Amino acid sequence: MQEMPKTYDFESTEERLYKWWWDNGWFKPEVADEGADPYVISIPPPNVTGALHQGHALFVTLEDLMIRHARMKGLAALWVPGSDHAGIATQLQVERMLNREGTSRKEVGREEFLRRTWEWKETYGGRIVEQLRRLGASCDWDRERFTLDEGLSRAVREAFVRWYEQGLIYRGTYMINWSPNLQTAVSDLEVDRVEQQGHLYHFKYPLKDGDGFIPVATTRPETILGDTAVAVHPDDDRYRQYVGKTVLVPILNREIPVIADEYVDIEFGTGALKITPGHDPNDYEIGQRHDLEFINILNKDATLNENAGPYAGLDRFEAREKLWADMESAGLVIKTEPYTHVVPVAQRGGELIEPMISTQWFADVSGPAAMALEAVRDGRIEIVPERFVKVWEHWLTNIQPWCISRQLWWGHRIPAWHCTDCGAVTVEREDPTECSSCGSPNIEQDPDVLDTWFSSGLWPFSTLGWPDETPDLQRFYPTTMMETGYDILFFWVARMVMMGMSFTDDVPFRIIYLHGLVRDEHGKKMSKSYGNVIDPIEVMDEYGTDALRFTLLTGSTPGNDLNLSLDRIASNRNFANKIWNTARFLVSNLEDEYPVGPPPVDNLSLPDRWILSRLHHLIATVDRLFETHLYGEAGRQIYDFLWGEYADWYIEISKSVLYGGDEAAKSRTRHILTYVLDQSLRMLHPYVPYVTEEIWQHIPHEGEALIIARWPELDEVHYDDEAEDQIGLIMELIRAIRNIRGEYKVDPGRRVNVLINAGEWADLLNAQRDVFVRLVNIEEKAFIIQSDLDEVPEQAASATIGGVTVFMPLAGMVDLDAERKRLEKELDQITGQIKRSEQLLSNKDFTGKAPPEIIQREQDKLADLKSSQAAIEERLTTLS
RNA sequence: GGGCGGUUAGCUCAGUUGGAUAGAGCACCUCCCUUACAAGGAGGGGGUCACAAGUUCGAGUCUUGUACCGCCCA
Repeated sequence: MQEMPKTYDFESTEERLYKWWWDNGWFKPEVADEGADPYVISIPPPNVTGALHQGHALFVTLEDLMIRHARMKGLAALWVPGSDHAGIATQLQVERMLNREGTSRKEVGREEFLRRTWEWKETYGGRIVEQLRRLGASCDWDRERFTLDEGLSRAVREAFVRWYEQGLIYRGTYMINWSPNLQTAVSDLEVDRVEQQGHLYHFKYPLKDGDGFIPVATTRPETILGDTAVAVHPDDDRYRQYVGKTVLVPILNREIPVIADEYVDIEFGTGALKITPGHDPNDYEIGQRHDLEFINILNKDATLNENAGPYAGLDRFEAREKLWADMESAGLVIKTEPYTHVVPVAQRGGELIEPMISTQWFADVSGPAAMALEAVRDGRIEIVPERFVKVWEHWLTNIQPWCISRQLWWGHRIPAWHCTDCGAVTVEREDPTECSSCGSPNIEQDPDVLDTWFSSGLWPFSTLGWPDETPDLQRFYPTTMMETGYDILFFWVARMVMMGMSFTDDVPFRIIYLHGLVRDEHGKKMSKSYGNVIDPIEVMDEYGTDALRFTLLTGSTPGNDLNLSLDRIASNRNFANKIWNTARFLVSNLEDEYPVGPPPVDNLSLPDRWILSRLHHLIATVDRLFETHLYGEAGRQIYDFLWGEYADWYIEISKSVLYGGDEAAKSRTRHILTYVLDQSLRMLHPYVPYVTEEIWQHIPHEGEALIIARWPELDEVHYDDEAEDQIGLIMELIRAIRNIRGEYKVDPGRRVNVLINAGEWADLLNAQRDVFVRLVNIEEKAFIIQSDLDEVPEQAASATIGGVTVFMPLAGMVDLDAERKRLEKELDQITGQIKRSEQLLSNKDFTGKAPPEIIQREQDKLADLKSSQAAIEERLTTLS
């Protein structure tokens, strides 16, 4: 056996093991038996421009856990990796680079820009993928994909053409969200609503005839220039007389009608509403209802256009001020008041979004949405945790057309060609050379690209080869598990289901597992400006990958946010070291033996039976928790078992055997020590792959590597309630003795005399004398265990556990008064418990309705308490 | 306005189908460098499970309501 260093050194381990695993092909589904059922995850593709953050770390770790578990279960585990071209994010990065070079996107032109972007992607795109590897991600890198690679681009083209042919994709002029800075449309989902301090501007809408006016309030005065009506509530007596009259747009003096619409809130502002159908979604609808004129007053960069008359060319905010000043001069201003209102901002960058009417490509996804709803309703797709089903239902039943075109260059170009002669649109799978309508060769491809989510919506099947019926698609589709954050349930998950149902006639995955957000230790969102970011790379440098992984995996429950703290990571690093040292202990005590295979069954000692029973209960628990996706709880259970039972008790107990002279017992103990550690490492491997594999290679094992070892199998033959009860008693007695030693400040090195009045347990305890001697440092010669002690020492401290009384003679150290008080206090407590227990058991409702095992348990407990009571009373008598 | 989540020890969080005296890590107190591990060991203190009512033999767990915090949707 190779010597193991005193401390686990993750730095010299992680990279070496990762390479070894990959070089041996163990990340590939082909390591499973040929007929094995597949277990497939497609990775949520990180932005190719991205750098690893805790959100990535969390999903990678969770998915790796699932994949490693499936692999050890013998399934054909496939984890398809890849990255996303991230249209806006990437384009912005490259534009910034060009700006630094003193040029710009527009200056270099589309072709050169794309060349530079690809170049940029080749240089920096590998970074995030490298960082995923560092986390231990056991992806099949031979199957890695990129949303803009050739195959996936073909999938996008196919999907677009199919939906176009089905009439689901169309081009139209509607109100959309415009990002003036990016100069592109964005979808509803990419817009957030935030509260902003602003003003409510009250002003006069002058009537065309006479010198009357209607008072109106607005938060965006510049939009006055695009007003095409003033609306009042039909029941509003103040304004009813004006309905049908004409008013004049301030400064422009354009004539517009006064209309009545129930949308108007009588209570709000002045009760009269200016209507700007070109720049407000609500007004847009009113405009449609009343057949109003739609005036666009904005250019693409959010300066005002020629429709704004004298304000043309001004930025919207400058225009706001200038117009208001002009209106003031014209006597049209009533007042302004501070006002908090909600404004639309870009999710990316936070700039103000302008609602605008624009010609864009849309997808009518109401049909696919219905299919997605049905798939969850009928159980073909399960959502974990279940509560997100409600969110799913709500969003999909209120689905809006999806604006899929973006005025960007980096992305999948829309496969539509416009005919400059007849104006018809040609959409085909192969690039056309002529108009499909009039045959003219004068066609130009649409300049727009598709929303990045359009391509990621195809991800689970496009990565497997779709639209071709590849062997991978046949074998691995539908995939098994879609694990991702709840924050992209609509953006991504819903779209994958809609597109999957639509294009593959099947669900893209069986289970949707949603995790929460990673926050700092006090629940604050991590942000650079706040300075509370915990960089996963730095954490891995300092504490090791396993420490980070275990913290992320055990730190939360499905769908809930996770507060990450360095303290926790440090303590999990300690856990890795702890297991390492249990293995060191084992290895250093093996001598020349190399015990492998199933545990011995004959001549097992009580501690052997106990640890085997505990182990198999653990296996059952972990299996149950995995089935219900409670991975964190399963990890905590394994942790508790390894540290709290195997290390703290079984190893300590085993020392009295290993350091003794019974060769058969030593051999048997070595085997059990090895077996239990081996089985535990298997269960722990998906959580902390590096340290477990490294340890496994040091301890006796069968098979080449832990990563491909089989998951433990439950064998209930090892269940042993008797052993668990008896060891439980012994543990309590040992704790009690340690407690006394501590309270009386007995020097830890001093061997104490102990007498035990053991009642029916005398034989049991006598058989475990060595355990007591070792664990509480007892003077062997003066260690007396009898069913009924001949002589009870007076100058002694005592403790009672379930009728067994331990005496520790401490001549000159025991304060008998204090000892009496201690015992009386304990007696009080026990008497109270007895009373409660007796009450419960005399309750006919309880005995009549509670399940028998619960009643039995209560009876046992009462019997225990009563014998304790008797023992303490007896002791008190001797003391008085 | 609608929906969802949270409220358990000083801090951060677990707690399965309702069932024994509600657990962990960190922090705190006492002791110990004992030949696996001081990144450790032993012992200890600390909780009215937000509040109220209900269901039940039995509620941290189920139901209803209230309060506060957070998120999503409109």
